[in-house]
Amino acid sequence: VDPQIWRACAGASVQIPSLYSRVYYFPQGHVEHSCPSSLISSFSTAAPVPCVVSAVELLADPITDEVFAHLALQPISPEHFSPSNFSGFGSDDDDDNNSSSSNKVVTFAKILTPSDANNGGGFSVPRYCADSVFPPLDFHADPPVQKLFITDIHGVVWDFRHIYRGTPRRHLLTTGWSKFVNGKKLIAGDSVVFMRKSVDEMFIGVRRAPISTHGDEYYGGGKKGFRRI
Amino acid sequence: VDPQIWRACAGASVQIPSLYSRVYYFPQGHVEHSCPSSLISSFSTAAPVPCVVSAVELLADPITDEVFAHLALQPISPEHFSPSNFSGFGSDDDDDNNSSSSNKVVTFAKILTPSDANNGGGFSVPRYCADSVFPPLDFHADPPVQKLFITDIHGVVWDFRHIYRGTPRRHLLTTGWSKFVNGKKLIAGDSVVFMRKSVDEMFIGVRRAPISTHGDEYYGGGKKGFRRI
DNA sequence: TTGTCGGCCGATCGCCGACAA
DNA sequence: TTGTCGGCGATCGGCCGACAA
Repeated sequence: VDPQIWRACAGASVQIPSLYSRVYYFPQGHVEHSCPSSLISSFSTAAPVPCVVSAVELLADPITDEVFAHLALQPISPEHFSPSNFSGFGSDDDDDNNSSSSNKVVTFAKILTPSDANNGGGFSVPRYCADSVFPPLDFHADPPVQKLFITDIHGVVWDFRHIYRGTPRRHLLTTGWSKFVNGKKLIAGDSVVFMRKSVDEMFIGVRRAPISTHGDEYYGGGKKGFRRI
Repeated sequence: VDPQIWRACAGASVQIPSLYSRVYYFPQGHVEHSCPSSLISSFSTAAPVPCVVSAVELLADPITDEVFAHLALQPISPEHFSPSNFSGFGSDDDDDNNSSSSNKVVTFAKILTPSDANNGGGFSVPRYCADSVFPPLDFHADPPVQKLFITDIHGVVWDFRHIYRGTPRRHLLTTGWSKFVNGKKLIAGDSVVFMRKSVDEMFIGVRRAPISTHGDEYYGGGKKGFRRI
């Protein structure tokens, strides 16, 4: 998986230690994962183990498209564990709603409304997304319309009809959108991430909504485009 | 799973050793399963181990509905291994196209034609199946029609509309059939098994076609109702 | 007896502008 | 600017008898 695409799908809040950086391994974390009831075991008081990151794999679940990372850790002796090189994270200077700068992945994320996910198969494209990450339309045409071929994290290409119509005018994805929603099993509250890596390379990713209380409030009363954690 | 239903789904050619019968365990079989390349290892010449069947579980795959059995084997010393009780199989005196006898499961299996699996959502019910396993229709009605509620191996109930119509007359399953085909992901060449256990208890099972060379010939040039192996 | 086909009717899908938040 | 709604036209699913193997 392309590291730039992986990071854009994961979002700015996800930080992965860089290769050969030094980290602490907490056995307690593993124990919690495998058996929540063993929290009060002898392991929970075990000391953290100094390690060096010996391998980093950026991966994506083949079913859900959710991104995750495999980290291999090599224990090292504490005396070599200087804080100087402690936990160096990869470059984290990108943002979800990022304006374009040279040679960077332009990204836009939107939380799906019920209309995006349920209704007649369309997607309301926020103006900023259409302007900054979609290729420009020919506004002399009536209506302005184009086909978008967008690659997901597995390399599968999805095609969408992008049209600018209605009164007042707005950007929409029509044909192809509902196939994507069904294929990825998206529901209101999930997010979709559009990325443009170069002038003719577009990518699309998904983020599942946290704690899925399907049927309850979908995406909170906060400001538009920002997910409540 | 009801043993009678399990056996009807598996078919007459499947034989399961009965509980506490004596069998030989061939380690070679396990090795082939886990690693085909190790056929020429020291295990392949290991002697078969005399065992007694200490547990039998008749199960069905929750996804594919395919039936399978779990057998627990207890090794025993060879001197106790008399051939008198060797490999006693369960009663195997039923057949797919069985005529009714008292207190038995009446069974009928049919290989799906392309029309059954692909076309307008209908299923051609062979005359013998309608007569012997389906409840009788009221032939005074025009057309004769009834609802069938049939249970699959997981206990899920499917309902079908059974109608006798057309010129010449024939038995058909219409409403409900395509939902079943899609739900079980059946294709032409797969089989469906209808069973009647008592006057108001019907069951339905599926058998997947062997080696799935989808798109090639579906169910061979043999006589109708017999699958080529 | 039963597998396949074309017809046809109704349900659903999905594109559309109107409106309002 | 954009989320939701009702409309409506096109597509598809699925029930039907005709016909032939």
